[in-house]
Amino acid sequence: MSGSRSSGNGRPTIRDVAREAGVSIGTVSAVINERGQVAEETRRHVQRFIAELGFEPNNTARSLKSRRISSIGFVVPDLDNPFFAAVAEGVQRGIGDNDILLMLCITWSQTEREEYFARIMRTQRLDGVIYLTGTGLPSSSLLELARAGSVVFVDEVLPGMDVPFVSSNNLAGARAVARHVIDQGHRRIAIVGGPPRLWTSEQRLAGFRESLAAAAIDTDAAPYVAGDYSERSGYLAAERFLAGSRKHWPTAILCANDLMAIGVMRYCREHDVAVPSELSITGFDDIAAAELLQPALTTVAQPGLEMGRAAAELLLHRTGVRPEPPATTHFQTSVRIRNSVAAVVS
Amino acid sequence: MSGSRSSGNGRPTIRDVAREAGVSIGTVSAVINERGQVAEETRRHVQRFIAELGFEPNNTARSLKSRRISSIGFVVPDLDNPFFAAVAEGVQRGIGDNDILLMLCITWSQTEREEYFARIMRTQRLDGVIYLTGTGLPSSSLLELARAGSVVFVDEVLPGMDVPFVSSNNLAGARAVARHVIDQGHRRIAIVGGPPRLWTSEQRLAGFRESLAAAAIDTDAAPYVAGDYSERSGYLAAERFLAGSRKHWPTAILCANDLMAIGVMRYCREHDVAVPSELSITGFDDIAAAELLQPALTTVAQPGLEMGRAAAELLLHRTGVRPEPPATTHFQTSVRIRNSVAAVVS
DNA sequence: ATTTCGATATGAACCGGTTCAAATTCGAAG
DNA sequence: CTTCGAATTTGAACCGGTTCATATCGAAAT
Repeated sequence: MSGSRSSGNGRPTIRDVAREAGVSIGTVSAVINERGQVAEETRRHVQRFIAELGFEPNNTARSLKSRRISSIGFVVPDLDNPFFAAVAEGVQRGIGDNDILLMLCITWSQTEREEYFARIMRTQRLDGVIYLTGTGLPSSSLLELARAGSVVFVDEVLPGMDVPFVSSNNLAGARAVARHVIDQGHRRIAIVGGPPRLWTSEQRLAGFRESLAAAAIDTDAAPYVAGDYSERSGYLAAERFLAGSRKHWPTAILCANDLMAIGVMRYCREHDVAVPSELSITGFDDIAAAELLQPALTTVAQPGLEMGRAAAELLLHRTGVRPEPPATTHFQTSVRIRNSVAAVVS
Repeated sequence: MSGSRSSGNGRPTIRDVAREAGVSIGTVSAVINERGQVAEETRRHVQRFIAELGFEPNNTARSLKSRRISSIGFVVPDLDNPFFAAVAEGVQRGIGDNDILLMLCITWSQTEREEYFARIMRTQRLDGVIYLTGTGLPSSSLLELARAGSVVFVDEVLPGMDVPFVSSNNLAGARAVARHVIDQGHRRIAIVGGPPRLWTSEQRLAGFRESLAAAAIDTDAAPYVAGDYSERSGYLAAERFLAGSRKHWPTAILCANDLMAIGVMRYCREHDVAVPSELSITGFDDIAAAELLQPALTTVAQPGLEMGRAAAELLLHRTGVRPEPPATTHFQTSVRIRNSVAAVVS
């Protein structure tokens, strides 16, 4: 019928529409972008042919000339950690319906994968990146990207670098949960920290120690092991703390995240250490499983979904897509008191 | 110095490299693609200038002309469900280092979001899609996409459509876990199914009922509620089953996934129903939390990571990137017997 | 009747690669 | 000293949009 297009093979192009409608390609372009001065009558006429031919603009061609924002990368260590998954969902929410693609980059905390993605992002001309700290510091390529353009960090602030970031109050949260444990009468308190040199690790560790110091507990004497935020590293830490004579054991272990706390609990279950009567445990993140555990884990909640959303909004703001910056980029944390901490009977 | 490029603004293009190196753009193109006949000496010469200028090909321009595969979509209801997160990780693994970006499409089980992504995928000319069944059937736009090209379904087979898919043996798994419950002496068994009309829901339900029928239990009399795979819907189902006189309660509830089983367990905890002594519960998926629960959840394991990987490999095979198809696309399930099912004392 | 001007419409040039027919180079054979 | 063919190299055309300087047109103003 009338809909026969010249290029017999592919989908119709803007030129096909122009020819069929008897107008110029410039006019068609103006119509599909709702820009420029197009007479109402012409617009309708062109739109009819767009619909008739089933024309849909090719975004690849489109973004070649006009560097409009169209996709952003989301770099994350893994999705097993429910907190990370929550941030991912938040980012997707924050993007909203801005026609922006979210590229998932799982690094498994390997530097070479981070470098790999950094390269891809450069060649694919992604318009921005949201970076979620893993167990190591961002790779040099990524930092270079950050310096050059639009990278928003979640839960990581780089010293001396003016890079936008979203975070929660790790320090206050850690301080509060440690105080809660101390208030229950604990004095021999061990700490399972996150990977060294990470901002979150340091903040949480500092928070724990501040409260310990405030209670006149010798922080240097407090047993400390650095984990890597994995369940397994929590298990290993427990193995270290709960060796030797029972009377020297800590009565409480503060963990820098929930996964490690779960690892500690698993060790206790396997070795008949009663939680919380013999050993109190706390976590950080408040993942869904924390509430499900027996005993339910006392932990610090941080709003992963909101943080992800804020990160996306911040990035969109900085790339000019969004007029206003997000209302908040620094979120409060709150202690969730459950049953994994018991009072010390002395 | 020698590295001054004409276009003062952006990054160097293939033409800049050609000019600086004193060769034609065709030669540069051949060098960066390691294709065609290029003399070894020329290659090295050009490569030196590529490095010197810091040239990196623009993939947008590249994919405009040569429709090479460069990104695939991953459509998933959400990432809160750890099974979905595992599949996502598997997909990323399966892609390997093929320079393919994974575009994340979280639909929150909303049809309009699925339609939205289908449109984006068409305009972005994605090279393929991996579709993870949510709580509803795939939208018409997506089916259209599937018919047209490269969509691989995970855990969903469409009746009458020749669409590639990856799945696990839901039927056998459901049958086996139901048999286990029956073997423990249960006769009054309730079922919390998944969303109706979904392949996984139907398979699991069929498996449960087959075992019930084999034990001469009237399947029609067995209480049944259709959930939507969410924790909340499990809770609601429990509310239904555990109303009325205690003596008519079921002694076991088979759930079509772990999240719903967790919902049932939460109801029990809140209403002082002892699990498993008063009520036995089973799930499906074997998410990490299943093992952590108290009592640990008896469930059916399916290899999410492997399934995701196979889906990616299947897609890559079908789009010609990968010479061989994956070894397996139909995975075995296995029952994980833990503590949430007790023997009936009669 | 001529000029002026805002509203529209036009289409060549460009974005940065890939392709491939045609030109060039070079060594061996005649 | 040609001739011939394989190996290289070249560069115009193209992919499908966006841009914007320029052309067109009708009505109002002079």
